[in-house]
Amino acid sequence: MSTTGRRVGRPRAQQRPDSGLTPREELLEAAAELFTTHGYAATTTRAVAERAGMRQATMYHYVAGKEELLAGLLESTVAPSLVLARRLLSDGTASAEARLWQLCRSDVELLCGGPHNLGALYLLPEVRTEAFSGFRQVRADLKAAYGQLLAATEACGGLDADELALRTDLVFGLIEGVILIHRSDPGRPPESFAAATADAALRIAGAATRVAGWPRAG
Amino acid sequence: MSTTGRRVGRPRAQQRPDSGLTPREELLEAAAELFTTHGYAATTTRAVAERAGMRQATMYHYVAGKEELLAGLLESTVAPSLVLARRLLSDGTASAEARLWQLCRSDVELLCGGPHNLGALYLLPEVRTEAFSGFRQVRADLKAAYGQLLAATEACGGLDADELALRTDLVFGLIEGVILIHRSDPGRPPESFAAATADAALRIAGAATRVAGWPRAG
DNA sequence: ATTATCTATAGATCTATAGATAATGC
DNA sequence: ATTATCTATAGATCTATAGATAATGC
Repeated sequence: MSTTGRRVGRPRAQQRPDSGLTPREELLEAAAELFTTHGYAATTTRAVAERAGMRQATMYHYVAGKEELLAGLLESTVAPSLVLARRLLSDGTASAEARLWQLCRSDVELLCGGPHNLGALYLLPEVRTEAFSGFRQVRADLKAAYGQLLAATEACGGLDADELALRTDLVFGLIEGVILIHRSDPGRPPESFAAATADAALRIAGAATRVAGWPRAG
Repeated sequence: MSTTGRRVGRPRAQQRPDSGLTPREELLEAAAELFTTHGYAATTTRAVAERAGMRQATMYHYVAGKEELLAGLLESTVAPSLVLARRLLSDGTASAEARLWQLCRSDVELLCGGPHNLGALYLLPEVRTEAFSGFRQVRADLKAAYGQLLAATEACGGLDADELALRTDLVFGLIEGVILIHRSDPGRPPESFAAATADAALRIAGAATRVAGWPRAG
C-alpha cells in the first residue's frame, strides 16, 4: 500500500513517518486541531498544510479551500448524533426519559471524547455564515429530535408549546455549554462527565425519574 | 458640550448626528457589535472604525489596537457580576438557594440583556490568549463564587470536593450555554429567560426548593 | 505519461505609522 | 498653538494560481 518512499509523485519536502491517513484526512486532522484551538479566521491555510506535513499550495490538490475543511469537520461531528436520535425516536421499547438520557450522554461523549474538542467548532462565529447552512440545518434537526423526546417525557407531557420550546432550549444549551466546560478543563474523563451531563439534562427537563444514579455511583 | 460642528480638530469625513458617546465609547460599541457577530479575527480595524464613524487610522488616537477593544469589552461584562457575587456571598440574611438563584438570573440578564450578545465574547477562541488572562482571572473568581454559594445549599451540603466541582461546572456551563441559545434565538425576552435559567440551575444543583415558580407564572 | 508535490508569485488584503489638514482656542 | 481628524503608504501578511520538478508506471 503506502510504504513510505514507494508513492508516486514528487516526494514531500519534509518527510514524516506514515500516519496511515490519506492526505485529505491529514488535512482534516490538522484543521480540527487548529480550528478548535485558535479559531477559524485566525488559522491560515499555511498552518493547516504545514501541520499536515505538506506545503501550503499542495493543500489545494485535495480541498478547494479552508471552508471545505470546516464544513467537513462540522458535518462529521453532527451526523452520528442525528443517526442515533432518529433511531431512538423510533424505538418504542425504552421510556422517553431513558432515551433522552442516552442521547444526551452520547452527544456529549462525541463532542468531548475525541482528541480535539470538536464541539468547540459549533462555537465559531463563522458557522453562522451561509457557507455552513447545511450543518446548521442538520443541527436544527437534531434539536427537533431532542424536543420530541422531551415532549414524550412524563414531566413535560402537559406543557404548552412555548414551555416545551423553552425546556428544549435549556437542555440543548446545557449540552453546548458543557463543551465550554470541557474546553476550559479538558482533564475530566469524558465518560463520567457525559453521564453527569445527561443526569443534569433530565433534571432540567423536570423528570424526577433517576435514570442513572445521582449522586452517581463510582 | 458637544453640539455638532462646535468641536475642536478637523471634522470627520462622514458627519453623523451626535451619539452622545465619546469617540472611545463609539469604538467599543462598534467593536461589540462586530466581535459578537463576526468574531474577533474576522473583524478588521477598518470595519470597527468606519462603523464608529471615523477613518481606520483615527482609531489609533483612542485605543492602542484591536486587543484593547476586546479587553475592555470583556472586563466590562464580567465586572458587575463579580460585584454582585461578592455582595451575595457576604449577605447572611437570604438562603444560599435564593442567592444562587439571584446570581444566575442577574448573570444571564447581563449577558443576554444588552443590545449586543456580549456573552458571546466569552466564546471567542482568542479569549484564551495571554492578552486576555486578566479577564479569565476575573471569570475564574466569579466561578469560585458560584461554587461557594452552591456549597452552602442544602442539597450540596454533604458532597465531597469532586462532586461539588462537577456541579459547579454544570451550573456554570448552563449559564454559558444559555448564551448560545440566545445567540441562535435572540427573540426570547431576556428577563423571563434569565429567570427560567436560574430555575434550571437550581435543579441542576439538586435543590428541591422552588425559589421562583416552575412552571413559571406569567 | 501520470501523479503528487514543490517553488514562486500576483493580487488582495490588513495593521500601524508618518505627515498633512482643518477645525477651535488664545 | 492645540487638537482631532484626514490621506497615503510601508511592511507584513494570506489565498489561490501558474508552472516546474521528481517520483512511479508502462
